[in-house]
Amino acid sequence: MIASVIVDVPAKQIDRTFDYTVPASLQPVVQRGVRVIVPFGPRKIQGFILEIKHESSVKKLKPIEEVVDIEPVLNEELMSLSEWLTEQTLCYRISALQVMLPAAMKAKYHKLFFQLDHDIPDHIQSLFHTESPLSWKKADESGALKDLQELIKQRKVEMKYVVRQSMNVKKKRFVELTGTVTSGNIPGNARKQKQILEHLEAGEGKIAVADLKEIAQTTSAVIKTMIDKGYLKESFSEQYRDPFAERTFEKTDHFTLTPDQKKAITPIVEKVNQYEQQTFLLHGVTGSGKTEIYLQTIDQVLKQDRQAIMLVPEISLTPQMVQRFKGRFGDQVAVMHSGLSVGEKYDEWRKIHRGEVNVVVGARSAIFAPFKRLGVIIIDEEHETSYKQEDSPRYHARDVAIERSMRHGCPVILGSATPSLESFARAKKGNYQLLELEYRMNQQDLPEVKIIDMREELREGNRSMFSRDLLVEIEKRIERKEQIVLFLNRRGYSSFIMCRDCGTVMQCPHCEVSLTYHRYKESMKCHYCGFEEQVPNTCPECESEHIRYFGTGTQKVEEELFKLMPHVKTIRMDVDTTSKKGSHEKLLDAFGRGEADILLGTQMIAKGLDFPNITLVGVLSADTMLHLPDFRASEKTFQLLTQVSGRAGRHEKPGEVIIQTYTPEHFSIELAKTQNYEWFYQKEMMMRKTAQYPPFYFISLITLSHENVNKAAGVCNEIAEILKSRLSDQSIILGPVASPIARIQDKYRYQCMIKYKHEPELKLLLKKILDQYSDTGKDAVSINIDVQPYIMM
DNA sequence: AGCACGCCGACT
DNA sequence: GTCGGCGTGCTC
Repeated sequence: MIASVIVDVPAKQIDRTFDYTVPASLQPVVQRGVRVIVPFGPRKIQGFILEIKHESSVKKLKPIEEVVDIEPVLNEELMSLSEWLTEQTLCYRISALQVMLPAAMKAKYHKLFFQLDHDIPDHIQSLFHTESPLSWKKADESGALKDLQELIKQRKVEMKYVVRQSMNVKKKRFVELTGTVTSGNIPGNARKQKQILEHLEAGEGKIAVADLKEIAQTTSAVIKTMIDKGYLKESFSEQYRDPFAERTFEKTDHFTLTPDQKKAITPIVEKVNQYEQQTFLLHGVTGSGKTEIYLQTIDQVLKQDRQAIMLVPEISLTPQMVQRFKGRFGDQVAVMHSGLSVGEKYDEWRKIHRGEVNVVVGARSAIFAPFKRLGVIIIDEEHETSYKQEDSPRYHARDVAIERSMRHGCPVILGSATPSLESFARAKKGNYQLLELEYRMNQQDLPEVKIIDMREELREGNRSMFSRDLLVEIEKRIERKEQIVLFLNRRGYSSFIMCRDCGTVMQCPHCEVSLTYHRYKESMKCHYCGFEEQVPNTCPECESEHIRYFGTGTQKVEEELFKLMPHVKTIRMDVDTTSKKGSHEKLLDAFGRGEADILLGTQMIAKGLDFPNITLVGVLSADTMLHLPDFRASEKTFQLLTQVSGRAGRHEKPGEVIIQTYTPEHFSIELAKTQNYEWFYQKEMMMRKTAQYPPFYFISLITLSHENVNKAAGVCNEIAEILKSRLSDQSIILGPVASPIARIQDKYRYQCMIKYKHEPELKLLLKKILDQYSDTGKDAVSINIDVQPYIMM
């Protein structure tokens, strides 16, 4: 028996199967989708069995060393989906397989030294005393590698390659009575032991060691003694790490659907019942009740003993969403989002894999949940860019969802108040079925939106980042004890450091970006490579001392706000204050309880957040992202403003929104005022048509990087020439041009964009180009291809 | 990607 | 003369 294996090495030359013989003892368990450990050159690595066969064209085969799984970790559907993913995103097969499993299942590789002989030098011997077997890392740190190498030659030391799973199943320890003694016949001075025995005799069977320690007020030492003496027997049972252990979820029931909602859900349920694929685009303003439609669709799916995947953008939405899902479906729900630890994610995955849950609510990667009977896939906030993975495999969850739904024969629901132009265009064309929710559920009017021209403010002498109107409105809310949300665009854009005399902006020495100022350490940091340096006292160019930071970071807004209104309490939410696990939720909870008047934050507060007392939303600078080199800039701005505005007045109290901008005449800002998606869509479609961008054209992006500018540009030019000669006249090849971020980590970046309508051979051609140019050699230009990029840099 | 094998300069 | 630099090529 022979197994074809894809091994865990993401490299061009290894991106194919390798054949191994299967020892008789392993034959019953090897099958497609099972992980194995195999010898590969001098080392051992993990791999996936792709195929079982009986012949191989290779003569000398090595045997499989070990089988990792009793059951396949990837079922037939996911195995074939990985093939599709490999072709679609031009990634390595191993990457496509790996991305479908939780990070915990990625193998870790170790090199260990084993001592075989006592006659070795003292300093090596002492190393073995501290650690045996001795890890490569430690040996290297102690500078002993050379000596060890010599000892290996003398056969006094041996080196082994070890493959380990990075995460293990969590086990809980239990003890029970063995019956060899009773509490009556142990020595009187063993008070604790007696107490423990009595307790166990009164109860029945096993008890968790942790509980026992609590009850008997004792330590594991006592319990260990009792185990050693044979009074107690220990056992282990597998345990799930439950991230929601301390929380109870109130059981909730269906809401009665409004006529509007009924009209929308009917065609979906129809498709569910018919086991048919159909992609729906559910378009409804914030508060129109999309979630209830999701919940009731899932309910229908569960009634048929089928399963559901629900994708949400990222952690921000999840606490409230999770609550709603757990409330409705109880422990049938697994949750997968970035806030969980690696171990927790692994456990949630195992619940799905074992068929213990039927619903998964999660971020992008949950699209690969190993369900066998999918009944519906839902993507909420479908326009969110976080559904596109930016590193290999560069997949879009929406594409994977549709592909899986075809294999399962089930509908996909894409939901959004501001659909991506691509999706809306497809819906208009009839590729997707458009479902509109026109009314807000509680008949609540949309908040009043006021646009403030900050140029006007400047002309009238207001140089602060708050317009006079905004300040007045903030004061009003404070008086009325209502709450305010202040929104600031992404952190990377803010707080650069500039010399006021010569205008020099502090730049990263390794990347073509300006450094960001971080107040708490008086330092400046690069967001691309992590470079960090103290803010200099004098300008490195002109030695002037007039160095200061510009832009508006959240920290700076907070300070300004404090200067203007020292009596106001603010909670700041940005990457700095929410990096710790659970802090996101904690801050939101605190704000919900009314512990602060103002919530100040970046992008991450734009979603979810639904507190009745928020009556004012301020957008400090609506246009910062309008000027990014990205054809989706207007779309993103409109989506963001619409979404942020939706945060105000979600309940009885009417809400107001103030948008500050330097370009009030821009259509995406004007139209966000009325939240008129349809108009925005028409207008933006016209722009896209003239500029020849999606949805009128598909785009692929090739990026070349190298330390030498000319080399990067040169190769980029070669590739552009190949493309020009091979593609049809209707396709447009832009470039080579320097990437918007011209240099990252000392490597210059050049790119070439392909815009096309119909190029059936393009994937093949790109694959060829990728093969031809992906040399891994020392001085090689590295190449990256994104088949449908979301970020143009 | 690792790792071994192999062929040329500065040290005991 | 050897140690060690990293170029080249292979991994079932």
